[in-house]
Amino acid sequence: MVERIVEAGRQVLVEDGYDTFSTNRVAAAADVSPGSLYQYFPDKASIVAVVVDRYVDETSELVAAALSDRITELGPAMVRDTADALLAALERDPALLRVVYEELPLGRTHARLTQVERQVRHLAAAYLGARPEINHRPDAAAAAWIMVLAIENLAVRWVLDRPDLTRDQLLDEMVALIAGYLLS
Amino acid sequence: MVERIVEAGRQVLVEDGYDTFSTNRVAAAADVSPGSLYQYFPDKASIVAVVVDRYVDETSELVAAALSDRITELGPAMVRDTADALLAALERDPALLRVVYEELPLGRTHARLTQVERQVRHLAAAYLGARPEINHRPDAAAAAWIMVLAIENLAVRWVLDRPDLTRDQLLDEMVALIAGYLLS
DNA sequence: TCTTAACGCGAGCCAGGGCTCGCATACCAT
DNA sequence: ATGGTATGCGAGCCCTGGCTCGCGTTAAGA
Repeated sequence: MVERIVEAGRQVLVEDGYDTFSTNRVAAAADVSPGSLYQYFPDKASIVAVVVDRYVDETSELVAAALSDRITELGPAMVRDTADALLAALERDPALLRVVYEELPLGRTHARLTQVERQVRHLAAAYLGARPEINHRPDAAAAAWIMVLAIENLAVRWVLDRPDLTRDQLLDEMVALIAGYLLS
Repeated sequence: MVERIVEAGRQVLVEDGYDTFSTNRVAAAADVSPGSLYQYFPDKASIVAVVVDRYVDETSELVAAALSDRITELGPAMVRDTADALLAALERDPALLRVVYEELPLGRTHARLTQVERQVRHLAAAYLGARPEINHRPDAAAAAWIMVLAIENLAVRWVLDRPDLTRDQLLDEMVALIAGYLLS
């Protein structure tokens, strides 16, 4: 039941955006009565929260898995593989990505995203700090901040805006960006 | 009168965010009756639109002015000065920046931003195309896309998230990022 | 001073939508 | 079979908020 509601929530979000996301619509999409929603969720916001949390968890787990597989690789290969995994994770559901990234009211959502970003940043900083041969930047924490933010944003924008760039081209540019930066 | 309403709109947006932005609140803040709003604006959305358009225009004009002053400079100095101008423009009103960037419903707003971004990208592509000595990337359009998006996002995130980085450090990192990228 | 029209006012209309509450139904234990 | 409980239902309550409409007021022109 919870399952049906969450899935319906995701569907309404994806198909019509957040501005038309109403409890009645979710109930209808789940083929459930409005009253039943409130047996499992305290309010509308918490339905959205569960949808978003699931999405963020799935996505970050995919990337984390790829990253821990490639953690021994060096520099360019590692950047490329990680970026590739990130792109793949984002490409799973571009419509939901758009809603999460561009339409949702902040509050919990933003906090959740920020938290994931911080974890990734710490990982990256540790990685950079341990490998002076590929990282010539003086401040590993700062470099990690720059790197993670740049890659994340480029990946998201590429998926959402579909600019005139092939996937491989994008990965090449990302690798060049990071490699050039770390060595300068 | 229009002036008072727009200013009140900006104020409500900045002080309480978009979720509590109601026509009644705007009217109260402008010390004006709700009815009077509709003598000058067709609906609520158009009030927001004017506030946003003004902000985007002001900001992009500041950056454009700085850019046209420095257009003869090469590589690092140019990146640094432009990024500096962008930061200064964004720092004028961080609260409004947050609302525009994170809370507003899409539609017109996003279209307006995308349009400005495209212009900047074309400028940057022309600049890069004309200067092969500082740009070793094969595809100038792609390089411009990467560059503009990365710098813009880093600047916005720095202003909004106030990470543990001084302003000068940020500028140094940005210059290193772009210079390293273009030469690799 | 008188007329007129634009300007502004604000109580209130009305639609939309979050949420509730009393009832029905299905399932289980006795 | 029968009583009891948990699960789901859905009409509708009610509040919020965008927007309107008819009235007062003010100021310009005759």
